[in-house]
Amino acid sequence: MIPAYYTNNSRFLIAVDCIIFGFRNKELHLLLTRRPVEPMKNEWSLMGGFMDEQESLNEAAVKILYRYTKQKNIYMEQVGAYGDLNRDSGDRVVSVAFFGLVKMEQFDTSLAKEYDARWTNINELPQLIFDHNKMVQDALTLLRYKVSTEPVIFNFFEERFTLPALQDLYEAIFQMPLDKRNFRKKLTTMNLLDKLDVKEKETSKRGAYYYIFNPNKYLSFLEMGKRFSL
Amino acid sequence: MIPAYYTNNSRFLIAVDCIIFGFRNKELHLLLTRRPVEPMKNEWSLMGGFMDEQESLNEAAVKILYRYTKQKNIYMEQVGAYGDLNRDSGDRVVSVAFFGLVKMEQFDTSLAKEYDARWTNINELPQLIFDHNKMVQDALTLLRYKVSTEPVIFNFFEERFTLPALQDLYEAIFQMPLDKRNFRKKLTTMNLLDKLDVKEKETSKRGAYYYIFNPNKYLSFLEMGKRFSL
DNA sequence: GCAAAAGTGTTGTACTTACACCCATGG
DNA sequence: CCATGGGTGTAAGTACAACACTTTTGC
Repeated sequence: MIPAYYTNNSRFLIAVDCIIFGFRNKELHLLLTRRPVEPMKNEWSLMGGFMDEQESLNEAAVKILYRYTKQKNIYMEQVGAYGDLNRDSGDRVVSVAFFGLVKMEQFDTSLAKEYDARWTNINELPQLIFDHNKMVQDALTLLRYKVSTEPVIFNFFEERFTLPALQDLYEAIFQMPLDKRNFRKKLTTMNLLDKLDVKEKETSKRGAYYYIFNPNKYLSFLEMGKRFSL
Repeated sequence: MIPAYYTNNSRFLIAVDCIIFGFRNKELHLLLTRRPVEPMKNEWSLMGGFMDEQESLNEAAVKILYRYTKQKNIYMEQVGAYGDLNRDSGDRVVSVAFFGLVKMEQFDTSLAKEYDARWTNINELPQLIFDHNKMVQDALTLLRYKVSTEPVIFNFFEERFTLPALQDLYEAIFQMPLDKRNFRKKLTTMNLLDKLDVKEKETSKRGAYYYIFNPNKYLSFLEMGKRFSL
């Protein structure tokens, strides 16, 4: 029995659109698709879908992320709600954007065919449908804030990573070169990583040591009243 | 003619809830009301309302802000969308929270009666309905970020303000004491304010000079590649 | 042996923090 | 004349930015 207060009001379609970031080949990438339906059929679009009655907003985002990446436990953040009147030319739809950071190394390429999903270099973004370019811009702004204040960058990697790769990733996110020694100094000063005695040997002859993020070190780091900063 | 793609999906009530900040008497305040309807009737609540079909999300927020403050051109920012399944015990409602900064000096007290609206000291917040306390927390986090990176703090004042009042406001927002000389040094270094030769004489015998924010100075400040920081 | 990427410290500069006294005025 | 809040500068410490050479190894 729903109170009358509620029943007199309009109801809306709610969509979730996901800005799916991945890192490969020293470049930041975005998972895009060709829109399968009218209007704007075959135009470039973010990965999205409608929210269902029996799921929360976050669950809807998890659903979309899983559908198009087949990855679970994807790190995600809400970017915001987009509610202009004619933002979707098909019908009135309010969309909530989320970004997700996926491990591109383990990306299932069969998805590319099933959903026409393609990784696009962030520097070569095409025009997207509706207000999706704005969503990407806002997501990027939020991502920059997040990776510089919290240790979320490591979600781009399956488990281990090299310092040159990490620096390349920061440079790709901020679109600016960083000083190698200063970058490494910050990392070693915070003391959040464990160095493995294994090297990655694909990208260089000498090879770069692998590191992993140590959550316990981060906890004691926080308990000392410090805060992450890169 | 709406494509079938859209018509097969669920539709939802969308609410807008506003965290309305004001500053008075060296303390940050929030405009709250007693909920006029069931469920949770008479419990403390943010100012909110439903979005209508013919308005955008932002327009709905402007509407709510105007309804409860009778102020136009209120500075506002979207805090985020809240979509847990049972967040509203009356019906499934997705709510989008906005914060607004209002000029408490010119607040129309007749509104207090019409809507049972009351200013509450942020340090004496009662328990609010649903997830409104979480919204307030998120709004405060965003407000702190905004006032330290953009010159939005001035929206708390009608036009002019004194430096002691500005410092009190920062201290209220961040809940920490600031050094007077360092605070003023930062402000004078950025050179964004014009000093009036009028003093505010209510709070002290000597009186404190009024200042106003100069948008033109801010523009050239930005053009020099600098960015606001407090 | 050489090209290509990995790894490593120091120094100057700019920013941040800490701190104490005089001033103006209303009562 | 005194209590109250307004206004001002300097010095030490810390964080940030700039910078160049050696190491490893596959080819």
